[in-house]
Amino acid sequence: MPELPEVETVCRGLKPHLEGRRLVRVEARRPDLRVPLPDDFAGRLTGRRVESLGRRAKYILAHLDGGETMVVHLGMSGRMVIVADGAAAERSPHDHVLFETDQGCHVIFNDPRRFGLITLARTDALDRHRLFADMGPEPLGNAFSGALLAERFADRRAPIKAALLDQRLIAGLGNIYVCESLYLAEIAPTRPAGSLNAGECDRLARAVRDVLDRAIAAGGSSLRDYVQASGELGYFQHSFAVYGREGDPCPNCDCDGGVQRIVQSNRSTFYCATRQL
DNA sequence: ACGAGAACCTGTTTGC
DNA sequence: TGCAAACAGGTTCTCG
Repeated sequence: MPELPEVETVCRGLKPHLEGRRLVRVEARRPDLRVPLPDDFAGRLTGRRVESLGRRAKYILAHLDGGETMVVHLGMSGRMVIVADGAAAERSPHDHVLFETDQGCHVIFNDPRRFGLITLARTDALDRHRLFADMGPEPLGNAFSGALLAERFADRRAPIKAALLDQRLIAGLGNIYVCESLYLAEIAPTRPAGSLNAGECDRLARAVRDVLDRAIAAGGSSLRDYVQASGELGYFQHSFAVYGREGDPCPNCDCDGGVQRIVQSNRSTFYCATRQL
């Protein structure tokens, strides 16, 4: 389920186990992820120290000593599993990469669909890496605003739903939070992106920030319990206003239609046709 | 350049 | 109940 808030939550959960720790063992069990693991992946990582963990859009960044950064994307189904006592843990067939730290903690990258990726990049050239070079601004960054959205959406005829999913325009939003943001901003997902006026762009920017902030807060509050319970990071309980709620009453108006589901660029969109114009 | 659609892969849910 | 189809939170490629 990883969109920006989930990746942020995973990052925060990983920090206490990885930051400042040295990787004493790295095992690449299945290198054929969406982007194959780099040559000699395990060899290049073994013995390296994790200086700090960060996030860019939906990517986890582990900055290592020696000037390289490990870049992790969870795809659709990726998780990070933390196992304090690694020796006793069962291994799943989808455990593709395992990291063991100098404190004996195992961090396991598990991804059934293998849409995720792990790669290595020069830290001082991350911005120019092909994964990040064309990436838009962070929706939680200082530069994000209605004016920025207006500029990015100008002359775009694609539906606003599709524009918000385009990582080159804004980086980090996925299907769920785009639906939720448009609902909160009361903007129809079918509107051409370029048709939004300044007021609507302001409303949308505020809605995006609000939805993401609240999701991160929900993830953070569930993190403590969840890690202790199962070691899995990346999934947490969170309720949505419209996402996955086709046929339910709209939470904010008593319209006849309730929450509707349509398909835009092959993906489900949930919205209220009465409230969102 | 832009936008729509398919493809990638596997697991789970839905519908007949 | 059983099986096939539809569907899933992402990205990237092709085609018009």
